[in-house]
Amino acid sequence: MDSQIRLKTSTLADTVFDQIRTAIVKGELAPGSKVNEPQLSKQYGISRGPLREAIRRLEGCKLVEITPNVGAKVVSLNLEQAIEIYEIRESLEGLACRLAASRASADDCLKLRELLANHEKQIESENGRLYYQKEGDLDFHYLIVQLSGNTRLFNFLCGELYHLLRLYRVQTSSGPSRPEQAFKEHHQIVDALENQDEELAEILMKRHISGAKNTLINQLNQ
Amino acid sequence: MDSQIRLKTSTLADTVFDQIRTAIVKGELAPGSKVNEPQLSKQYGISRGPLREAIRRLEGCKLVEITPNVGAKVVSLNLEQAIEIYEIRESLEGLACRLAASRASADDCLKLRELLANHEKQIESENGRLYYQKEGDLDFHYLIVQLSGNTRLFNFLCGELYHLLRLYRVQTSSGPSRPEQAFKEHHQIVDALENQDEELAEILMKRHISGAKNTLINQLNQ
DNA sequence: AACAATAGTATTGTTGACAATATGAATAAA
DNA sequence: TTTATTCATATTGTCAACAATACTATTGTT
Repeated sequence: MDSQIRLKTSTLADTVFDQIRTAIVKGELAPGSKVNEPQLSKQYGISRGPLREAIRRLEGCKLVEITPNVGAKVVSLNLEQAIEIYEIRESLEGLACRLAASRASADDCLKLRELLANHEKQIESENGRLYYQKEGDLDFHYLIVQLSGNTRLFNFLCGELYHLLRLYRVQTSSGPSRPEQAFKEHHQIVDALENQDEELAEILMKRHISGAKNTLINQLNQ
Repeated sequence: MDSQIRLKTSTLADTVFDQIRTAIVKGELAPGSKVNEPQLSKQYGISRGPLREAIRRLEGCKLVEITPNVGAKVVSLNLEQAIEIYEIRESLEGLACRLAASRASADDCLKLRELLANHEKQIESENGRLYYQKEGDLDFHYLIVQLSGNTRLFNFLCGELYHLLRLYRVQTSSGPSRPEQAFKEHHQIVDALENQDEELAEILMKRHISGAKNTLINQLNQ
């Protein structure tokens, strides 16, 4: 009866954690900038106690770095670090895609197709190109990781790594590469999922992400 | 000049975080048990402020789960969750081993051989069998992940996942499987590293970890 | 002018007190 | 006996004040 009331119960530290996290990944809190406790506590209308707990959670997500007696600053990713993240992502999403191939139902695959169709429409529309790069691409990957059935994998990828990637994209204001190519690859991946071809699904996904990684590496070599 | 003094500077929250973490992975704080703030703050002689920050860091490591207005409890892993972790570990250590194969120097490989030789001696000694299983095995993997050169990968595996595995082993008091087999596989892996054979190194490492994973899966099917 | 020392300010670290919520026991009703 | 209800207690959430440290600007010296 009061379950609905219980649901909206949440602590100040948690809500302000969400707020600051979105502020960071949106770039409203600039990468490398200092996290000023008195200022933020005023801004969000809370005391420093719960704010510091929120900052510690952000530290756990690797979104801020804390130096004792100095404070926290918003993390700033350089190219090498971004490549490191892509290496991890390639490996883990390959795993996720393999697991998804063994577990996804026909209905799940249909949902993926619908998702891609929606994105196609968005692309055809005016500023769709931007939309697709910013959010749509992640939606696809998000859903596949969910289909893997590995909850911990989902939490790590969707609760931590993706936020870091969004941060990097905002930081470098990179909305790049190869939307039509990526699109084709997405469909190939769903094909493999439909056929329950685990090996192929993993290979295609790894190759898909490796493409984005190589774009970064080329940037590194100028 | 005062750099040595600076080194010992650390916050209460950080030191007590270390203490509680080791208490958890050693099993001194039982899995599933409640984390009582007044009790712990008394036990460690600090106030609840920094203690709560430490708990939030533990939440970030997935070692405790926090429910608003109820509190934190030490995480308790069931078999399914342990398998999820092993799936992730297999994927990531495969990656680490591949990277290590491309980067490890001859000197690095020598260090690995020495490590294995030391473990052999330990095994031959009385209670060595136990030692090897508990720490020695992780040392080997630890070093390879370090050789991968991917700092983020290192932090995730060695700063989070390994602690969870130790927790599970303590929880199920499992000091199991196939030390002599594992030993042989370790040497094969170093062979591949010496030959800079990235593919083989990755495959061997994944197979090595998959063995432990399958042991768990068999437990699941009884 | 450049560098070192120092004083003042701002920020972080820590604490104890208070408010809000949950837990558990005792009582009352079915 | 079992189920609700109420009350007392314990624990968590939040706050504001104090202590300790780091940062900044000024001064003084070479």
